[in-house]
Formats: sequence, structure tokens, C-alpha cells
Amino acid sequence: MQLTNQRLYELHADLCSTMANPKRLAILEALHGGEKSVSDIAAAVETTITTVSQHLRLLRNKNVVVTRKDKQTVYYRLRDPRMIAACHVIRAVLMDGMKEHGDLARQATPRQRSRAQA
Amino acid sequence: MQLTNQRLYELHADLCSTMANPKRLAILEALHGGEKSVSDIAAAVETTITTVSQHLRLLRNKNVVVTRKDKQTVYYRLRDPRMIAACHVIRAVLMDGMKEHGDLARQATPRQRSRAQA
DNA sequence: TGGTTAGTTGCATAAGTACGCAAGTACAGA
DNA sequence: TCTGTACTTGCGTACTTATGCAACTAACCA
Repeated sequence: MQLTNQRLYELHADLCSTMANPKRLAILEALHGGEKSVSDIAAAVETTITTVSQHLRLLRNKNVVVTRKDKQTVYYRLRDPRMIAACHVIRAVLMDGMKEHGDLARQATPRQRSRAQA
Repeated sequence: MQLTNQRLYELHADLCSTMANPKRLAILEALHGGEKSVSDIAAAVETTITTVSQHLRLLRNKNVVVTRKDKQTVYYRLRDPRMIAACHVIRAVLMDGMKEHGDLARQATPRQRSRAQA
């Protein structure tokens, strides 16, 4: 099986999609400090165990997190810390973008500002 | 207006979602070399002008790309080069993950291998 | 003024995703 | 063996997205 450029972009997009959800970002951030159980993660991101479990399954399927089981408890941790590093870069881009946008908004007239759309 | 943690994760996820599509990743990569017109981008990523235009609109709405118009031609470029840097980090994570996975697969028995699922 | 080029936009369709409830599994302790 | 804990999974609902066709706008040129 050969890896076409197209296929590579698909896999790449698939991996990026793990970061395209606020709860999953919160989960990744929670795991930044080290491995945690499902219920600890649920508490950290303030969601139900069910929802966290489903997000974790997705993250595991995409090979972003790995697990270790001890008695009844399943511990999750990040497979590669660069994943969180990438998140932080994107957050910096976001923050600077908002800052710039705010600066532009301050320069703009109210009329121009009202025309901006998401 | 205050920026809650929840809201920050939403904006962050929103920005990450721009990378969660293979065509958009190809577009970002195409813009890595500098600004390009819509039709140049369409040629580079081998898609219709329509599709590219809609992806570009999304990227512009999320403040990932900015435009410059010269006569009939609209030129797009990346607003922040760190966006592409983040993409490259994630691609490295992907590649290493695949390499590791391949190594594990070679160690695993055929029975174990067949039980793995996407 | 009419034709051409360069993009954008309005649908419609098909496909994917997030979430929660309820039910199930796995294991430990009494 | 019974009960509880810690998750996982099945399924339905409500969105969101990607894509293409066709129709549109904008600007240049003859």
C-alpha cells in the first residue's frame, strides 16, 4: 500500500479533527499534567463520564492517547507531548488574531464594525 | 464581554477545525510559499474553483488567511505563519505514530492485529 | 455596449458529529 | 454470590459540514 499525497492529507486532517472540539481540547489540556482516570478527566472538564468516555475512545482510535489499566480504573495519557505543543501554538495564533482584530475594531468606524460577520 | 474558559476552548476548537479537512490543509500548504490567486490555489490542490472559494471564505472568516485584490484577481495569504508551523508539528506526530504503529504491528501476532479497529 | 475572465453565493444532498439516556461489561470487596 | 464502582457501548436526536451545480457580481477589454 502506498501513501498518496491525498491520503496523507486525509490522515493529517483526521488527526487535526481531534483538536476541533472544545471538550477534547479541555481533555488534552487536562492530560498535559500527566495520566488521569476517566472520572478525574470528567471532573476536570466538567462533563458526564459518558461524554468523556466517547471522546477518549475517539482520541485513542486516532492514537492521540494511550491507556493503562489498574484494577477497575483506566488511566489515559498523551502519546506524544508535541500534540499539546501544537495546541498551544494555535492558541497563541488565536490570541494574537483577537488582539489584532480588537485593534482594527478600535480603528474602524461603528458603521464598518457592524458590517463585519462571522 | 468576558472570555470564559469554556468560550476560549470553543474559539480554539473553531480555529483548529480549519485544519480538520484535507483540502484546507492542502490550501494552507499551497499558501506556505506565499500569496496565490483562487485559481492558482484550485490548480495546486486539484479541485474546482467553487470548492476552493468556499474553503477560502471559511478560512478568511476564521481569520486564518487575508486577502488583497488586484484588478479582477483576489490574492490570498496566511495571516500567521505559525499556523503552518503547527500543521507541520501535527504531521510529525502523525508520521511518528504511524511508524510506531507499524513497529507494533510487526511485533503483534496476526490474531492480535486483526482485532485492531479504526 | 457586449463578451470574457475571476470569483462568490444560493441552494440541495449526502455525510459526519456531539450528546445523553439507558443498558451492558469487568472487576473488586463483603 | 451479591453489591458497588468504573467505565464502555447502543441508539436516537439534533446539528454541522463538504460538495457541486447553477446563477450571480465585478472588473477588464474590444
